Amino acid sequence: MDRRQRKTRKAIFSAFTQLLARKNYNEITVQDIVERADIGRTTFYSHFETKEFLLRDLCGELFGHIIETAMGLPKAHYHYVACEPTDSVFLHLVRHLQENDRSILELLASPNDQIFLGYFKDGLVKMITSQYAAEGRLGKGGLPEGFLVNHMAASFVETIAWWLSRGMPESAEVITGYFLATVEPLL
Amino acid sequence: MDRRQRKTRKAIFSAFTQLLARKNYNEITVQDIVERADIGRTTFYSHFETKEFLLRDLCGELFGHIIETAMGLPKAHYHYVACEPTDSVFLHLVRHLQENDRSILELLASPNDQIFLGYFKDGLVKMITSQYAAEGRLGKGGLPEGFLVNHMAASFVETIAWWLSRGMPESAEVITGYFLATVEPLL
DNA sequence: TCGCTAACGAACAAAACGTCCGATTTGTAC
DNA sequence: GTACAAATCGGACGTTTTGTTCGTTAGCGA
Repeated sequence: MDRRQRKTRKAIFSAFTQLLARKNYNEITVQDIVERADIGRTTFYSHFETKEFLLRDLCGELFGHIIETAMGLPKAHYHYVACEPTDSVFLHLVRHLQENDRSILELLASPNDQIFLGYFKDGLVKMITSQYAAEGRLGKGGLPEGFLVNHMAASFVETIAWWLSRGMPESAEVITGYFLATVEPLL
Repeated sequence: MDRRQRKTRKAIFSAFTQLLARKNYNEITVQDIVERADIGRTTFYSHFETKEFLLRDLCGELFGHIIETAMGLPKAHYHYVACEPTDSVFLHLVRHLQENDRSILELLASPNDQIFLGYFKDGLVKMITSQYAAEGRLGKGGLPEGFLVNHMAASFVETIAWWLSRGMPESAEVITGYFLATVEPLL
């Protein structure tokens, strides 16, 4: 990809992220984006068909990265889900958010949190399906596997959202412990 | 309220609901609404300041009704959350959705499901807070009360969403049982 | 019946959309 | 370094939506 394209794309993502952090998605116009990104209107449309495509691509990059990182962890981190949060892949995810991806945290706590929590959950469903379900570790409680996978992903996302909504007073270990406490009895 | 006002308001809600059932909220214009409702453009704006206010009012009526019905149930239905779904207030909610509020189900399974699931969850948080937390029944698992309330509401909403997404193959009793299984160990 | 007011519809300016094109700048390959 | 390719720019465009104004018509309720 051309350096000019990379630069423009980055400027658009940056501007869009800044706007999303404090304004409703619906109220953000292409005008706002190109002004803040300081690019020509035509240029925007040569990169993204619509605002929706921009959102899709942005989320793909943000969550694609974090989920792939998690899925690339050694298998050991996936084994003992429960009891001690230490080394759980979910603790890694929380730490990753806290340390590396502050922009994701901003978005997950923004007026547009629903959108991003949804994307986050979708990524988690993929991760959980491939890492847990494949090992046959689910379904011990008489609940269907699909239900459990969905429940785990949703519960993690909700835990993060609850944590963020109050300003993250708990440590990563504690909040991971809360989450694990909700799913451990089901596995 | 004037009969004319009631009629107009009803027509707007009806048109909006129909549109929401098959089109993204963002893509629905005031133009679409007034055309389908067959009312004058001016009339719409005399009833609702913006599309957002219309959404707020609609959700208030839909979920206000269902939540208030649930909160008006005899206290007995709130006591034994777990084990047998029979007579649980959550089973009542599921049945209510299934039998009386098909339009809510349509919206909860529409392209705009996130919006309505969010409103639904907010209502549930209120209900759970007033009915359970007041009795001091929460927090047995060492988890904070606020966390548990949020988790219960979110888990119920996610269960309903999962159920709807596959066409509601399970009975109301079974799906309520799934939900109760996720929260029972925490109480 | 009569007064009040909701609904109508035409028209309006302002803003955003998405697209065109010609000119200019900037990467990249040679 | 040069030359070609392509990305960006910026102005302009027709269209659509928005939210408002105003005079008229129609219907409700006392």
